[in-house]
Formats: sequence, structure tokens, C-alpha cells
Amino acid sequence: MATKKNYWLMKSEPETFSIDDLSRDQSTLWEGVRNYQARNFMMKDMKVGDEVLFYHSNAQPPGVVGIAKISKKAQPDPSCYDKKSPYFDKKSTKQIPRWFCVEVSFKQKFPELISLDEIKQEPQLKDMLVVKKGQRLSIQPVAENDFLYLLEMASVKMARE
DNA sequence: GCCAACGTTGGC
DNA sequence: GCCAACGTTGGC
Repeated sequence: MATKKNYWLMKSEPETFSIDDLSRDQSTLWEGVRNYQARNFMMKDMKVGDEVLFYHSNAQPPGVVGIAKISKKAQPDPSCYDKKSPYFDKKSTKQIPRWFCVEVSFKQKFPELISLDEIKQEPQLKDMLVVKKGQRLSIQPVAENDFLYLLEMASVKMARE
């Protein structure tokens, strides 16, 4: 069992749930993940205290808008039992839940987003999954170095203002 | 709105 | 277990 802190990138469409929504609510259950790879990251690898790059997808421009942290480990995703929810899944039962979600808490909103384009322009960040073509996973692991480098980019921007 | 890149489903 | 058809994601 790893004790070292892990880093992640989590995508959300701002029209559905933005960094401002998280800032207002302070914490949220990350419901609606219906991809096994993403689910497995939440179930197996995410720990309370892990830090998260909050990413706006389908946005103009798309990019990292702030920082969040994992505040509760994975639990069965309540939205898969809700017939009215777009995330309802009749194959998921209370006895054998198929989908899980973690709780994510607000940490910080960047004064200015780090756009996908800027990330692509940094040779340092070329291994980040988010810049790779066809990488659609909504939850991605992030290397510590890349996480820190991105924070540095955010603080440089801050200082410039 | 388009479409490439995937992931999932279901017939066989 | 293969694979075609279909659905989704998400940048552009």
C-alpha cells in the first residue's frame, strides 16, 4: 500500500460542474464516472489527501482551472441507483455496486486558467496524458513533477498580474 | 457541428 | 472470443 501522495487530473465540463460550483459547494461527490479505468483509479489508487488538477473540458479554452483534493475515499456512486439520473445504471445493485465515486474538496482556483494549448507548448509537460491525442479518460494520474510544474506556471502567471 | 479515437455491446 | 456497429468524448 503506497503512502505517498498521488496526483490526478479530473475533467469536468464547466456547464455541468465548474470550479466555481466546487468553490461554492466546497466539496462534491464525483458522480457519473462510467468508465472502468477511471473507476479503478478512484477505487484503487486515490487516497484522502491526494491532490487534483481541476480541468475544464469542452470549454473555451479547455484547461486547468484550479486545485482540489480528495476528501473521502471511493464509495458506491448513488447516482447509478437514481432512475431519474442520466447516470442511472440498472446493472448496478446495492449488493454489487458497479460504479464508485470519491469526494472532492475545493482547494484553490487559479486567477487565470492554464490552457491546454499552454500545456502543449511546455516541453516539460509533454508526457502528461491530457496532451496526448485521443486521450479521453476523465480521470488521469499526473506525475508529481508535472503537478508541481503546473503549479509553478500558475504562480508565475499570478505574479505577472 | 465535425470527426478521430476510443470503449461498449451483442450477434455469431 | 471475434469484430462490426454503435455510442461517447472532447478538441477543433
